[in-house]
Amino acid sequence: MHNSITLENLRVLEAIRQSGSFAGAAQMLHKVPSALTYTVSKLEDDLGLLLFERSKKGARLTAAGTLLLEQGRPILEAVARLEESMRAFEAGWEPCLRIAHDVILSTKPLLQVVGEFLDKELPVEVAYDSVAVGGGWDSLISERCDIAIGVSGDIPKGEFEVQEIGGLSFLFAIAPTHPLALLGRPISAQDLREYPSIVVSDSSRILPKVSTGIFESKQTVKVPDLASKIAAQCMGLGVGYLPTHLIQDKLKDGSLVERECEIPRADLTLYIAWRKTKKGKGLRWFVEHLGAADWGLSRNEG
Amino acid sequence: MHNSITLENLRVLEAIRQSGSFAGAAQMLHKVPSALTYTVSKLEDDLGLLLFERSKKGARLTAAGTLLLEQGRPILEAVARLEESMRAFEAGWEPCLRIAHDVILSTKPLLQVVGEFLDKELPVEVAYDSVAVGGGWDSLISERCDIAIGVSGDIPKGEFEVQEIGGLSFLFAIAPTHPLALLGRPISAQDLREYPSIVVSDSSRILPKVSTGIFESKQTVKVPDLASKIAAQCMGLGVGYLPTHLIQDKLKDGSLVERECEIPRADLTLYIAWRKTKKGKGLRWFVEHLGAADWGLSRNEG
DNA sequence: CTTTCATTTCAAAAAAATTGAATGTTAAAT
DNA sequence: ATTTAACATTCAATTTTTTTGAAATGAAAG
Repeated sequence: MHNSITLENLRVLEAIRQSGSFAGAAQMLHKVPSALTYTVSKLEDDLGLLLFERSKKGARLTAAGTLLLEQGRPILEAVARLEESMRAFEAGWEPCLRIAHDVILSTKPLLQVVGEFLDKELPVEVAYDSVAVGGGWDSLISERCDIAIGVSGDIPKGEFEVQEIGGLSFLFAIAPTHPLALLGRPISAQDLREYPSIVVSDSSRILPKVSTGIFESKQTVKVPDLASKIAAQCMGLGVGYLPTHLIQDKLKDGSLVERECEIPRADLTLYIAWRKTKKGKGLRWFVEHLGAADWGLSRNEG
Repeated sequence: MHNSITLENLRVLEAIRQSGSFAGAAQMLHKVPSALTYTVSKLEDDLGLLLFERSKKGARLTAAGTLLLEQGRPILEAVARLEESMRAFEAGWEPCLRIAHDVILSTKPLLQVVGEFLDKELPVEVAYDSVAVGGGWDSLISERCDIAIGVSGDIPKGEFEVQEIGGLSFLFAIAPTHPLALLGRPISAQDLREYPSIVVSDSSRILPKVSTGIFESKQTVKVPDLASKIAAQCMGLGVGYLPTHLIQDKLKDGSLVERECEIPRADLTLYIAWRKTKKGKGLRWFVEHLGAADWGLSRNEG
């Protein structure tokens, strides 16, 4: 009475329904008709219900059989998916891949690559999350992601591998109405201290705080992300360096102007990073394709 | 390699995970440890994956085992539900019960009864739908429902059973500002023809149209349901008979006033109706409880 | 009336699952 | 250091379940 329903049972029922007869189903399943008679009768006995209306011209599901199969079909499908998952896992495809994306980079290339991956219809779940500037390492170290895109600086001690995706240069760009824009000479450290600067807060929780773009100015305005920083500088709220590739349009339409600044901002090389221990095919695939994507950065051919 | 995953396999995995050891799981399942070794090894061979990390102090799921069980657990649960469905079906509970509810009746008693039924936690899906006045028979005949509440009139030829739930009386009620309200004498057929009347459209598609409340007036306004008709008559848009039990509050607060009318409106006896062929326990239960519910109608004790 | 498909029954055979005893290993307890 | 208790595994024997093939049967079609 208990546990009488098995997957094989459901497959047999489905085959009989599809072919319309025990004989046809037997052929489908490479079995002999009497085997199906046995299987079905046993199940019918166990359930105490007639599952098929047998005639000499075939067999049709009864209401009970329909009920059973209607609910059973999705179960069979789930099992089939599960089997595919296991096969994929066995072949080296991890069940889930989490990508952390630094907001300093555009999401477009990432989405494009993710889209390409989804087209392969693998049973690999892809999750991605944006992290604040510099948050990639943190996300990787605390195992909140498997791949971090757009990390920079020193590689934290531990088992990580990286691949360069390009260089990031900065321009000192400010609103044309800002007093420092009208100075007529290179901006000095002294000048800077006279005005507020805009700082992107770092969400990093494990790594020590990295001060990105702080020049010890009189006041600082903390904003949650780079887009806010750009917006704030366009409004003349403050000044600071901004990534060249993100402000091309602002420079073109005059919302921002470039100025020379005595305090230099070093170019940054950005990487994709992941744990050496992770060897899934999905990770490999993503590293390869994300590395080849056009992130709009300066690249040294090599 | 194919179809290596069975429900029994999943149950074994789950038992081992729960108890933390093959030995414990064997006890849970009333088997001998070597049986589980056999089962698990076979599955591991088939999948080509190690499912458990065996130590001398027990067994822990590997990543592959976790993946398998994580996806397998919901499958086991679905199968358990399916088995319960079949048991309930075998015991006479139909898998789905559709109730048509005539808008002339309040939904409150119905919802109360449905709530009571749901408390029993049976694997019976309950669907209910409101139908226009007189639409119950139609819904029943065309098999869009199993039980119709609030049908009236002749029982259509065919295999139906009914149970009375009470009588419905009508009052000729109109807005106090309506000219007919100021007449000072019983309203005649002639009077009626001078003013628009409000008619609820009948959604019935199979039965011949029953004109409910049409007095051949100059104009008629068709509204989709009784609530609209009451609202329309409160606004003085038209006149007509309304079910006594639905306008008690309107009469009390003066939105409507009762007037005598020469054209009488016969009381209606309302029934619950269902097909004789349907013998499910759910139907029986609902007929019994819906029949005993208080629909706010007049009842002749018997 | 015969042929053709069907399903079922039944006994035999094959396959799969289960058992129990033996083996070996480890961690905790003495 | 030795013993004890828990545990997983292996293997051959056993039991259970599934599958088979042949024969029986019935109904519709030619």
